[in-house]
Amino acid sequence: MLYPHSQSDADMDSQEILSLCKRRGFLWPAYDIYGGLAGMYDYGPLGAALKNNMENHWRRLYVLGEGFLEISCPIIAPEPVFKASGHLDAFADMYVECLKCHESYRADHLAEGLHDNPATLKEDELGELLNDNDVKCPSCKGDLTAPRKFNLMFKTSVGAGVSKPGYLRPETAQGMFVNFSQVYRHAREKLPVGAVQIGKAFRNEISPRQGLLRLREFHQMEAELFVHPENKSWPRFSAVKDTKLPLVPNSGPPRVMTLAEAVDQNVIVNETLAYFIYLTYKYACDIGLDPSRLRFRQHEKDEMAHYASDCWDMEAELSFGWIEMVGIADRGCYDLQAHINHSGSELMAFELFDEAKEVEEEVVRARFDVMGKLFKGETKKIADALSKLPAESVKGKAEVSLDIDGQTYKISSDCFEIIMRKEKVSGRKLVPHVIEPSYGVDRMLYSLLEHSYTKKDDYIVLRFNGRMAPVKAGVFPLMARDGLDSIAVEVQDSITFAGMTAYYDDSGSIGRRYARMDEIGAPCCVTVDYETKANGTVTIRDRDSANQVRIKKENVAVAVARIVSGAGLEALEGL
RNA sequence: GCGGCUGUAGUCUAGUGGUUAGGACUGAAGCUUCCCAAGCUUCAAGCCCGGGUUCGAAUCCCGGCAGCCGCACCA
Repeated sequence: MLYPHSQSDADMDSQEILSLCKRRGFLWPAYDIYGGLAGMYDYGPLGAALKNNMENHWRRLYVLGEGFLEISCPIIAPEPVFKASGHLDAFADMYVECLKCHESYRADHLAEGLHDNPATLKEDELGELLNDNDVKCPSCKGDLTAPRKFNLMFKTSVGAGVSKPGYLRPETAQGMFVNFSQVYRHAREKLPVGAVQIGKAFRNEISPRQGLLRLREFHQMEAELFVHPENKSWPRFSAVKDTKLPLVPNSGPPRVMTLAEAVDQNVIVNETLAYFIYLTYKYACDIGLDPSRLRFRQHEKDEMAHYASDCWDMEAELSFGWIEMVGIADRGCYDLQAHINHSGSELMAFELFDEAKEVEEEVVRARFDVMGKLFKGETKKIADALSKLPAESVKGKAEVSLDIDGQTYKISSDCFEIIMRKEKVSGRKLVPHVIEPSYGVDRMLYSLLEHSYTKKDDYIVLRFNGRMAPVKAGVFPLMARDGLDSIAVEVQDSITFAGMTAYYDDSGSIGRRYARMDEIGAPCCVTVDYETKANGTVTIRDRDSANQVRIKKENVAVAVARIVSGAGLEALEGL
């Protein structure tokens, strides 16, 4: 057990957590004074700090640990990007709804057989088509609404006057795909190379629900690992291969198995994917999610995008059920190839062969000296076309005819020759495959709140681990007088100067102050009392046990640092 | 987007047409040498928004917004 948690109360209510979040400054409904806006939340001071801690730990694993390159791309992208990625078409589905039974249908599906390609029609054309053919609700024969377009991307326009259509990105991934060549070059042209991006993404959800679980504006941490298509091994895999994970494969029963078994038995398609499933599990445990409430579920065959060869979701068990936190997919070459096709840029890696190969090839070579006189200004274009012909197709012919731009040219054999060309081929270009771990920050943050939430007799404690806790220590003078307060301020400074957040509180009773810190998950509290004046020691209290030990006030920052890194009070002995 | 339920201080809640919307917790100031939401005093803070009905609306009606649940959607 990496991080033991007390089991959540059966009656735990997500409402209660959201209420705590609002009270204590983790989350606020956005634009509340104007009536709010569905699918949007503000992070308050503690929520923002918690989110930073989560993101920074992710950086630690991906950027420091695995050497991924962090980049930061614009949120707005021009239309061609999403034309290429497929989002524009995938998001432009049209729906009709039955006025009687309220069932809704893809309008183009209902129009199948009535038109060659209904997906290409506009709303009104499709509406007319359905109307003219008297199409009714397939389940109850009721009348249908006019087709509606559901575009889950937020559209905007870039520039004044003749503006270009732009969209708010529905994922951070595209920025990394379109920058493949820069990233690859930065990594000095070696595979594998990974890019990461942490930032906002936007989806105009039809009906956002369940607090942070379906937002219209949300945060992602995405990694795109570009790998050799034929080599999806991962050097560090051997170090983690015996890790056991709870897997729910798309065939066969759910089971706990080691990564090595999963790869050997082809449950997980390759080592690299398996490694990032491991890394995701490690991340989740590190930040303090309850391992007994995590699982990896493989996408069903029909759930997976057609180009993906394997895809696993990490799901966390919440009061809402099992909810997707992270998707880890082998996306093949789909994304890069799509951008190659649409942009014309070669988003490719170059693989150097072990030995350069000599390739001999018969090619057609134009004789400019002869052709120039005959074709004058058109020589270049005819010669280009000629040299593209396979040598076999012109061999032994007295005359070749070429169609260029709708014009036919007769070219006699003295205009060209067939030569043997020797070429040294030192490698080949290839389109890398992409392994994509994609994390939903807001969802994980909410899960962390639920998994950290404990309540006993209406006393709430958020059991954040030290690394995630937005406030690391409370600092209290037992009484706000007799000089205890100024000593406490010094103690607070010693903690904050060491780079950790400390919250000073001298109001009300000491118990209330402990309770306040427990409720925001501060791992420890330091109290300055009358004994401090006598012998220079303070008490330090552990949140989860409420036990305390005395340490010298000079050692408080060291003690807090140890507790933040996961140590218990026993580790403070001698301080 | 559809249907059902709901909306009173930061939180939880009382208030079914009639004085100044009541309470608890939280919060702030203070008292009490006070180590686990103790006690006491004082203070601050609210009817989601708009329209209608009515002499009078937190309360009834309509619309919007927001939340919950179900359906649909979630590349």
